[in-house]
Amino acid sequence: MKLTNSQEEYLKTIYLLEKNNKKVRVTDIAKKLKITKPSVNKGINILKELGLIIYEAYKDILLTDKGKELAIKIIKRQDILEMFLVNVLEIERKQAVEEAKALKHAISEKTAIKLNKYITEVLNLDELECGYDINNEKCRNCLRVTAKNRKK
Amino acid sequence: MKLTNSQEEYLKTIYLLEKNNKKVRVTDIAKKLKITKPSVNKGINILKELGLIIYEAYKDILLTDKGKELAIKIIKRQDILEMFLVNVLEIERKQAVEEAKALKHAISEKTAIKLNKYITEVLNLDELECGYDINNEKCRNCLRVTAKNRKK
DNA sequence: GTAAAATGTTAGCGAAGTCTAACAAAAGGA
DNA sequence: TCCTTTTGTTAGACTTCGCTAACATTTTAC
Repeated sequence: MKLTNSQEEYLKTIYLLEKNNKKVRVTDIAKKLKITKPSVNKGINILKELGLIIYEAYKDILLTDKGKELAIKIIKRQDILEMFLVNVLEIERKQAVEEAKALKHAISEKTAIKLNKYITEVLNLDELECGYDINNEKCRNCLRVTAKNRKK
Repeated sequence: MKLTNSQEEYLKTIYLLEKNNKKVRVTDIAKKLKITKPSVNKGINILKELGLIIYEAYKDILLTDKGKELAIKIIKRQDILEMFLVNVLEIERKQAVEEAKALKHAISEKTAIKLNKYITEVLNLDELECGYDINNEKCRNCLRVTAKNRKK
């Protein structure tokens, strides 16, 4: 399933909000993505049609299993890119986050996996030898490891 | 000046066609990009408004200096990405070309330069020590250097 | 319990970028 | 030349994704 960049942003945002707040509402997404509520309304209705969320007017937004699975893949792709930009190219974090966000939609799943493998090798990070896993807190912490802290 | 992905594709295509054929026509672009002539017509009229090309109805398409300069930057970004995907991540060329095409619009000029520097170092390519230059045939040839041929 | 505030939806606009159908202009061949 | 083919343009449709304005619903606070 190939989403647009905008749809990926919605899905990603819903997943991340769900992880913190439990309840995800139109306004939460709008604030996070800095767009208007009507735009979000339109966006989530498309996600609903695609079977990625469960949504009834005026109710909370919930990810389906399919939606959650996709959201994780999207976030993973972005995280890998961010890790590469920060720890390999040594780009300032804030800039890296912005670029990773844009790049994530253009990179394929396969390439993201290869990039992850490459980073792990080149940075010699034991913590990532398990294979990056979004649900593994240890792995998520790896993203915060800077180039300076890597094992030599 | 920030172009859309589509506009970048048009500009890139015009530059590459101009380099070979001299005369660039709507049909040439349409064939290259595999889209219809009316779409190209619309697209180039936007480029014209942006001052990137000179175009009179039914006449040939010519890049302005500004257009040429931008086209070179776009192609350079894509080439660097392609080089990285092929020679560092060892992704099959055809796939790499496609992904580089998509990624080029998301990567910043600054990051592309850092990536270029990184590739040069990691692959230990003397040929690129001059700094990548689209107009330098030697540099363009570097793109064809496979990981296997690199100096160790 | 009701009024105000917060939240959500609908309608309609505009830009970009694709398309098809129809028409216009230019180029080439006999 | 003039007729056909190639090339280019115009008009209009559709999609995505933003927006504003207006309206509807829900929640909160008193």
